[in-house]
Amino acid sequence: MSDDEARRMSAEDRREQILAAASVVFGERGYAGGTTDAIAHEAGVSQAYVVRMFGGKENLFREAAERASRLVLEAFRTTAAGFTGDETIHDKRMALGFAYTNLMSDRGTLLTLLHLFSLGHDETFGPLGRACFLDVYRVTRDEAGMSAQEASDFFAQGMLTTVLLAMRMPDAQDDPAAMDLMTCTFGEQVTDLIRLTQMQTPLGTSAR
Amino acid sequence: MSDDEARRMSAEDRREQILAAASVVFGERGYAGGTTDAIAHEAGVSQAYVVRMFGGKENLFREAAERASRLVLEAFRTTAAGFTGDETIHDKRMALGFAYTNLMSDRGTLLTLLHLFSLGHDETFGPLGRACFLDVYRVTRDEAGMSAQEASDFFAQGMLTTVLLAMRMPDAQDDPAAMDLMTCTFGEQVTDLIRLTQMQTPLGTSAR
DNA sequence: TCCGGTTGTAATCGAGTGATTACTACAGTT
DNA sequence: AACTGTAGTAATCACTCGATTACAACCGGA
Repeated sequence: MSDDEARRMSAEDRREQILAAASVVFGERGYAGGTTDAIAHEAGVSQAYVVRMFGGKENLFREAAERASRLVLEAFRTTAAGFTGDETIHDKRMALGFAYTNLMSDRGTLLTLLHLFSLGHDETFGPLGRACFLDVYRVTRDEAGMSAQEASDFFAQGMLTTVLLAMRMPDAQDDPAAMDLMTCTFGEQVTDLIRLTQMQTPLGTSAR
Repeated sequence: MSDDEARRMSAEDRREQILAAASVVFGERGYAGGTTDAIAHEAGVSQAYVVRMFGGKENLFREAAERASRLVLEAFRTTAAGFTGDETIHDKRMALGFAYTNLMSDRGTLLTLLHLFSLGHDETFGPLGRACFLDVYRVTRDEAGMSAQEASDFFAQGMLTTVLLAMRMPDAQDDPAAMDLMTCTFGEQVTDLIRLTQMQTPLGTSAR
C-alpha cells in the first residue's frame, strides 16, 4: 500500500500486513468477489505467497474476519472498562458508538464483518459469523452493562450505520432525503463519517 | 423449483420465474458468488437461456435487485395506504414491520437487497442501491408519515432484523444470548421468523 | 565460507464460469 | 402442409482465479 521498499520482512509482520490488505479487499468485494491476487497486490507481495502463507483463500478470509471481530471486541472492551457504573444509557451509547465508528477509519474492518454475516448459510462461515456477533453482544450486555432491549436498540443503530456506509450513502449527500437519514442515524458524527467515507476511495483497479 | 413438466411457457412467465430464482441464488451467495448456472438450475432452464434472456449476469442482477426493491416498495405503499391518519408511531412501526417481515417468506428478496447495499463502491450497483434505499425511505417518510428520527429508528431495527436473518441467527437458538437478542429485536414475530428461517433450507448444492 | 532455513517469486495448471454459436422443437397462421 | 417466429438447448470458447511447483535471493550462524 505505502511501502515501495520493504522486502524481506519478518513473517509475522507480513502476516499482519496481508491480513490488513485482505480486510480492505474482502470488505469491498466480499468473500467470493475478493481475489487473492487483489489482496496480494494491495499488500505488495505475490499471489502465490498469500495463498501459501494462509493455506488457501478460505483460511485467509477466516483469519481476516476473526481479526476484524477481535478489533471490534477490543474496542468495546476498552470502552466498557472505562465505565464507572453511573453512566446513563445515553452515555454508554455515545461512548460505544464512538468506539464503533472509530473503527471505520480502518477501512474494511466493519465491511468484512458485514460480508461475514451475509454468509449465514455457509457451513464454515455461518457458525463463525454468529459466534463473532454474539461475542460482541455479550460484551455489550455483561461488560458495558446494557439491558437486552438497550443492546438491541444499540446494535440496530450500528447495523444501519454500517449498511449506510457500505452502500456509500455519503456519495448521495446532494439528495436531501439522504442527508436527513444520515443526520438522524449518525448523530453527532455525521460530518466525520461523511468526510471519512469520501476520503476512502475504492481500490486501484476498477471494482467487481 | 417445483415444476418438472412446464416446458415452453411464455417468455414473460419464464422471465419472472428466472428472476425469482435469481433472487434466491443472489440472496444466498451474493453477486460475485451467484452463478448463472445455479440460477438456471433453480429455474429449471439452461444456463445459456438465462444469459441470453437478460443479456448478461450484470443485467440479471440489476433486474433481480430492482424487482426486490419494488416488492418492498409495494408492500410499504399498500400498508401506508391503509393508514387513516390517527395511528400512533407504534401502530405504524408494527404495521410496516409486519409488512417487512412478511417479505421474508419470499426467501431471497431481502437478502438480495442486502447484497446490493454491500456493493456501494461499484460504479453501476452503488448508485442503484442508494436509489432503491432512498425510494423506500421517502415512502416511509411521505406516505407513512414518519418523522426523520422515527424513520431512522425504524430502518435501524429493520436492518438488524435483516442481518440477523442473513446470518441465520435462529440456527443459534440454543444460545441464550442469541434468544435474548432475537426476542428483543423481532418483538412479537420471534417465533414466526425463527420457524420461517428454519424452513428455508439452503440451496440443493453445497453453498459457496 | 559454506550451509541451512526462511522469505519470496515466476510459471503454469486445472477447475469453474460467463458468454457465444449453431442448432432443434414447438406453436400459431395462412 | 408449408412457413415463420419464438422457446429452448448442447457444445464449446475464452478467460479468471486459486492452487501448486520449482526455483531464486537473502541472512544468520558454526
